[in-house]
Amino acid sequence: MTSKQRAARQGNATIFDVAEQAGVSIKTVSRVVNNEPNVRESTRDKVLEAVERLRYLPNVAARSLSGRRSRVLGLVYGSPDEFSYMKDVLDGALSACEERDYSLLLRPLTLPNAELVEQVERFITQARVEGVVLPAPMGDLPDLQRLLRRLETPFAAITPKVATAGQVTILCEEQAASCSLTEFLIERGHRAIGFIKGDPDHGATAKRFAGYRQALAKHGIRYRGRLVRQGYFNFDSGKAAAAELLNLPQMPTAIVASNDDMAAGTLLAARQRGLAIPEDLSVAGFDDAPLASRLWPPLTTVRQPIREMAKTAAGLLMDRLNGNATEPPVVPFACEIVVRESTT
Amino acid sequence: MTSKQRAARQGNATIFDVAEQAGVSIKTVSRVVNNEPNVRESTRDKVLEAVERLRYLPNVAARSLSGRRSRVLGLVYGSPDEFSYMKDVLDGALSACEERDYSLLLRPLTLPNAELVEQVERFITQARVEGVVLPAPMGDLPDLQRLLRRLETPFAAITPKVATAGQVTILCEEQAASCSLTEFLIERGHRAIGFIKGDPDHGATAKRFAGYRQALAKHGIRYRGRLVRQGYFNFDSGKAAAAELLNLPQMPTAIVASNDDMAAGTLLAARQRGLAIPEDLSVAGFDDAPLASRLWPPLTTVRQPIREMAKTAAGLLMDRLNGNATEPPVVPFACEIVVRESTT
DNA sequence: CTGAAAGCGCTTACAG
DNA sequence: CTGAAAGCGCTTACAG
Repeated sequence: MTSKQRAARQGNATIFDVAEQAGVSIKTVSRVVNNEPNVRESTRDKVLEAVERLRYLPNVAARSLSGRRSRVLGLVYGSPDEFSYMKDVLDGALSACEERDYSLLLRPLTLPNAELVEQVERFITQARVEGVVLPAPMGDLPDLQRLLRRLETPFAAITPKVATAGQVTILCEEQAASCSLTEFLIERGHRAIGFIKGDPDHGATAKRFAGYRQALAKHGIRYRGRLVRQGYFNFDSGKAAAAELLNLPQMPTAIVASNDDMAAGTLLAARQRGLAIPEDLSVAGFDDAPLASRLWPPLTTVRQPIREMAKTAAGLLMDRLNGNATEPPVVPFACEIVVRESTT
Repeated sequence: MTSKQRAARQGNATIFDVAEQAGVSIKTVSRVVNNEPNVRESTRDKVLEAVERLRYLPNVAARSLSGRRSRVLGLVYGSPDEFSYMKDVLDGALSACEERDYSLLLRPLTLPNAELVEQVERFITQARVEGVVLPAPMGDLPDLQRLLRRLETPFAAITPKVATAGQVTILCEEQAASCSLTEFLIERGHRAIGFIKGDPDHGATAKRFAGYRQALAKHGIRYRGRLVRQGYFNFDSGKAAAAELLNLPQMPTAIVASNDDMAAGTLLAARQRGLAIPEDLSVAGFDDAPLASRLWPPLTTVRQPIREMAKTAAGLLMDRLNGNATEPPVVPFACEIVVRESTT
């Protein structure tokens, strides 16, 4: 049986089959397949042709075993009900991995979690995960940081509170966007603007809040702590926080929620008090989740390029793993305000 | 250097280290680790103890290469904006894989897709995916079916139109649930009940529609085709279909949408015509997505145990791959009606 | 109930 | 620019 027949029958040719077809050694095939230098052009062509003909795909297990590296990235995340943020992270990370022939393995976690370290260690060790992508707030958990350092596993943190030296950090201009959003409301005449903060564990929380204060200061509006409430990036916390703001003797005329899910909660709280949106109250969110355009009225919000951020995070992480990058520059991504009907 | 020191330093002991510690051969260690029979109890204990002490975790690459099987399952899915259904599928599949030490690899696809076969073939071949989980409508694509048959890759289809002999099929009682939901409206006095169908490629579509008709028939209400519109399981299609229904000379007093995202579109269309929900129009959906409880008014809908269905799908698939199951029984999962404020 | 040998399909380290 | 040899860490197939 020829190698071609064998390949056709089994559905997978090996490096030996390709080498035989091309009349070279397996080492040369390996060089070509891995884009290594020092192969004569004509040799490369012969190999490529054989690869094509036999529909050769390197066996990832063999590669992983012999190369002592898995070409596997991990994505460690909390798993919120409103999953749209994570969906974008997932899409972006997957897309980057596909481009570089890496696999992406997922490790959802419930937080807080006493067994976090144990679970992640098992995850990383068993699959020989080379590096992990950490969407917020994973990039800021001290236990996790310590574990990754111990396992010598590089990571890419998406919008962490603080950048870790030597690790990939992806940021976006959240403070500027939050400032612009608040200013947008100020320019429309709002003076009493409520603000619902996000989960204190997330890096975004402080930045979005800082943008709010910055806008107030810029326009000479006195900051009032009672217009600010703590939320946790989920619907119920937004609803509860909004209810408090709407019970204030001097109700705000606008509320900025630190994400869309909390803005949805704000809409519901307003509704339960019989308020018309935006006539009685303007509401704005953050994220531009699908939810934002499905609510009534559709939400004014801030669009972050989450998918691109995640793709870049995973891409830079793989670059680093392959020695193609030193300390990568931390270029913050730009955000964009999306004006819809929930504000006036 | 002892094996223990080596393991401590590298962070991964091998089967040789465990064998040495336990004073047995690597084959015996392999037997214990894989829960194979024919190991003396005392021997098993010795091995287990060594495994524990060295924190031994089998190298998945070596296992995969030598065993000619990857312990990898694939999840092939379309990637809708409103991702909550897929989130539950993902959670369920991941959970099943974790229990059995399988990895789950994702392959999102945009549909329709001319390169579908090529992309999935590459996906399956390269990672040596043993079996794939196919959420609707993936289980019904003829090209995909043919490919999987050619690659001899078993699959588990979640709510396909038709069950494929020899493959895992997971169903839920959609027709019954749709019938109950429609009856619920009829019992409240509704007679002109609109219906928005889902994507014709999904198995759920015909069943949910059949349940609607069944309820009408049961209560002696004449079926009127003009009260039925085609949708595609997304917001915009639901909005457009609802707008048509609301433009009818004889507007329906209730609309059942075949999923929550289309019900959200229905709410928006109603709003744009100044209709009060549920006073002027009752609206119901399907899925009980997070969206359903974030809308105003919160949606009456049908909850499917999607996570459990996906977990069962992946579990039965792995059983089959490991020869632990012949033709598994097709037990349809039960659905549950969730009554909220969008209906009266 | 247990083990010695071969081999899975690659990459690494080395030689020329 | 190219290749022969060894080895990654397991499982398979076989023997006892």
